[in-house]
Amino acid sequence: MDRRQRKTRKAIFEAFITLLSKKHYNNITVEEIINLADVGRATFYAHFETKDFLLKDLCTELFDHLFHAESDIDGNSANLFHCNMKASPFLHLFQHIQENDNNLAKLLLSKNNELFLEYFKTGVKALVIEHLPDFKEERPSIIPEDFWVNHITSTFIETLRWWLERRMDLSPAKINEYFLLLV
Amino acid sequence: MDRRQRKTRKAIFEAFITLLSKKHYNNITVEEIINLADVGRATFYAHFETKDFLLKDLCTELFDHLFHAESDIDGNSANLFHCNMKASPFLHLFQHIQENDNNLAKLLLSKNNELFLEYFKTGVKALVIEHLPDFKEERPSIIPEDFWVNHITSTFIETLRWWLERRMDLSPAKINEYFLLLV
DNA sequence: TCGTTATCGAACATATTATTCATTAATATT
DNA sequence: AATATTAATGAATAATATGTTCGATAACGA
Repeated sequence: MDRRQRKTRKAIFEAFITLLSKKHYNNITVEEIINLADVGRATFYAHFETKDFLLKDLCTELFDHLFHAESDIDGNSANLFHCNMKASPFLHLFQHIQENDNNLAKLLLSKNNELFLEYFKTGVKALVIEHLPDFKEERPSIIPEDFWVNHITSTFIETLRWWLERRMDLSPAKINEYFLLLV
Repeated sequence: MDRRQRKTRKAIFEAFITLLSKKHYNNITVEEIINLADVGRATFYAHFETKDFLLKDLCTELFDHLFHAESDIDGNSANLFHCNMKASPFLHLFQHIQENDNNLAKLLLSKNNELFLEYFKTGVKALVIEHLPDFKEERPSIIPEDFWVNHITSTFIETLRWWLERRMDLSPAKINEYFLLLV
């Protein structure tokens, strides 16, 4: 990809994130975005069909990075699904968000959090399904499996949200403990 | 209130609900609403300042009705907070939604469900706090109280959502049992 | 019946979105 | 370093949506 494209794309994303952390998605105009990003109107529309597509692309970028992040330590293409910490992929998520992902934390805390939690949920759900055997002892036998998956997923999301609202004042280990206690 | 006002207000709400069950809030125009409701543009703005206020008023109407509903049987002003079924206000909610509230079920199932779940959550949370002592045995002692309240509330919401997605094919008693099993 | 009030409808101002195109500048390739 | 390619610019423009105004008309309550 052309460096100019990378630059404008990045500038637009950053402007968009800044605005999203301050005001509601519906009240953000393309005018504001291009002013803050300092790019021409035509340039914006060369990159993104509409504001909705911009949001979609931003989500893809954020969550691809989160769920398919390369390991920082070694060169292995280890992601959250196949990381060393088999037993606690959720702890890994808490840690990652606290340490590396200011943007994600900011957006998940903003007025627009529903927008991102929806996308986020898809990734978490896959993670839950992957690690379902770990929870089999806690699962009451009458409960249908998809209901159970949904419960664990949304309990994780709500735990994360609560943690973020408290400015992450508990350690990732502690909040992960709380989460595991609930399910 | 003037009968004409009641009529247009109702017409607008109904048109709005119909549109909300078909497409996303952001993509609904005032033009569409007034065409479907068959009222003049000026009339719409005489009733609602903006589309956002229309949404807010609709939510108030829906949830006031749900959480402060008069008892159908006798003349007492019993609502969900002070109903006979002290032990199972959540069962009452499941029943009410299945039997009386097609609109609410429709909206909580639509693409716009986040919009309504947010409002809904406020009411459910109050209900949870009211009945917190009922859950005190299940609560792990380390867990902070507000975290616990949030957990029960969102577990209820997610249970309801899952039930609605399954077209409410389980009885209110059964789904209430599932819910109680989770917390 | 009569005074009041809501609705109508069409026009209007404003704001926002999305497109177009000729010009300029940055980039990759050789 | 020269060249062909591609992206960004900015200003103009069409299209769409929002919100307001006002005189005329019809429905309402008392």
